[in-house]
Amino acid sequence: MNELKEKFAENKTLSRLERERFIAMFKAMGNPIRYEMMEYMLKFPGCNTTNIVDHLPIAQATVSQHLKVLKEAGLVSGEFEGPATCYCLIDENVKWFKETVQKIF
Amino acid sequence: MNELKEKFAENKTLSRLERERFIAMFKAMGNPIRYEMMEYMLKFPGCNTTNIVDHLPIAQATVSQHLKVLKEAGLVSGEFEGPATCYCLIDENVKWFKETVQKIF
DNA sequence: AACATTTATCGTATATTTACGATATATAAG
DNA sequence: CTTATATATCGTAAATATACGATAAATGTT
Repeated sequence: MNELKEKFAENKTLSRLERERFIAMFKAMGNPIRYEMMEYMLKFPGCNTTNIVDHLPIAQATVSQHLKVLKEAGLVSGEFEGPATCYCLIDENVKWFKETVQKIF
Repeated sequence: MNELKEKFAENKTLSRLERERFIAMFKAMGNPIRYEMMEYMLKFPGCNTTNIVDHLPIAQATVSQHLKVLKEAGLVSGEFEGPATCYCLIDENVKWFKETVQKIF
């Protein structure tokens, strides 16, 4: 591996957009309800909103709002599956987050 | 290896307090100013409040408030060093956070 | 002891987040 | 086409976070 490639490999800096996304991910997961949602989706990939609502002590409207935050942070995807919306972690982005945590700190 | 031992070995569960601290760390780092502070302390371990104030576009009172959040999350320590307070990341806890991120997701 | 420097805390204004019920939207079933 | 089910969005109230200036507290210096 040449020097440039090495430097690239150990690159500890993020672009402005990457940095913003990274911080948004921290913020999204820094709420107990949303953290619980992440755990739930990890455990039950493809669960729908009703499943999540049933699992949490808050109203459906609030769940939907929290899901939006997780989606906007790029952590979660929601896809129409029949009448319901099926939610999953976006593995690629969770992986990026994990790698970036290791890289930065 | 029986099921219980397996579960223990790959232990993915946190105690209530660990979980709360984990979420508090996410929340603490999920703010652009505090994220910047973390980066700064990583780069300049042992910097004092004045250094941090000079580096940021916000008032000293606000910096102090943000430092308190980082301290309460267990990410940062402040120790009297002569007339100033010297701030550092708490390496042990940052390490725990990194390990826990890998473990949980 | 008086003063200067550094940091924390108080009081407060404003912004953002969180939560809810009501309602809109979108799809599936009858 | 109407109805039932699932989800998102709107409006809004309450809680929390963010920011500041003023001031207190703590330490080093003269």
